Amino acid sequence: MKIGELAKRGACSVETVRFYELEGLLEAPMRDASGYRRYTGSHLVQLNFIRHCRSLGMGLPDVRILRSLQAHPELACDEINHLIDSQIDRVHTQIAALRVLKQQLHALRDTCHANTNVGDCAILRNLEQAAEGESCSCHPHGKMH
Amino acid sequence: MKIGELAKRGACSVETVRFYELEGLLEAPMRDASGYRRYTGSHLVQLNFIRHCRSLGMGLPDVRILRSLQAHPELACDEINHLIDSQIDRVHTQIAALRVLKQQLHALRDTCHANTNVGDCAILRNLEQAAEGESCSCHPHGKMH
DNA sequence: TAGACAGCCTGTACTTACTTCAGGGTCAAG
DNA sequence: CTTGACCCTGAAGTAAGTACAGGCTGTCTA
Repeated sequence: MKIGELAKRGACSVETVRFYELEGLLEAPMRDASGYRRYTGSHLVQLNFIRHCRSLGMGLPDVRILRSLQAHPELACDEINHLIDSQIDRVHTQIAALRVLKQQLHALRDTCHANTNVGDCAILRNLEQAAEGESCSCHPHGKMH
Repeated sequence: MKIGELAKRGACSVETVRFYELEGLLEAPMRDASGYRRYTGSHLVQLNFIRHCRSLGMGLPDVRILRSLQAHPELACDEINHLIDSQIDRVHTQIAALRVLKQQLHALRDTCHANTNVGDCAILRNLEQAAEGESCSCHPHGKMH
């Protein structure tokens, strides 16, 4: 198949496929007489593997590691477990940070309901107050992170 | 004050301060005889405002908008409310996506507890199966996003 | 007075994971 | 024979900074 079909079947863009090839993540395919890339089923499996890992939030370096581990089935799988564990950690941390952020935004939003003008907007005043070192409703205990 | 002190008081790096100036977010300060930037209290307030908005997850374009609204207190504050609302929406969506992701990672992680070798690792087998179009424990209903 | 070291300057390149663009070739249908 | 869809390469852009490289300036100590 040509690159357009592979991309469609792998649910990504043509450019992404070429990018993975450039990065050495996807095996470079044969070319036909006019220089077009010609892919096989194996390439689709490789692409799906990459996209699946990406859909789990892994970065390309991690995908690269997994791909190279695939080639060495005799090694211990500690590294795989560790990789997934640290991915879980990252996601966990991100969720916690975003929850705090959401709370802060709500506190800020709740200061202004009426449609007045910018000069009276409590949101903007809040942000300005914080900038001058006073307290704000979004970071009530003075901690910004 | 010089850039080092401003950066410390604004809790960011010297490079970040110069970057904000380059981006037109922070007013360019006077220079002393040797070309060093000399900041005033007003610059610190500006920097704090930017950092505060950033700590609420806003992007620099949004900060730019708020900064320009500050200069026009007679305008309606609809735009400010809308800006905060869409920020809340973004955060909400991100949290939801990360929660799903975490679930998927746990499901995947739970398939392998023993320290065997890569060839037997259920995690890797799961990822490979998914790549071949079969079902996997992380995306049990066939939907990847 | 000389040297060391912290701090400042500009300008450029690097980061992630792609996306977009410019400029051009190939192929099938009408 | 031309139109349109698809393909090619290579370069540049994205967000929000970070990290040099190479060189000045200011102050402290010996």
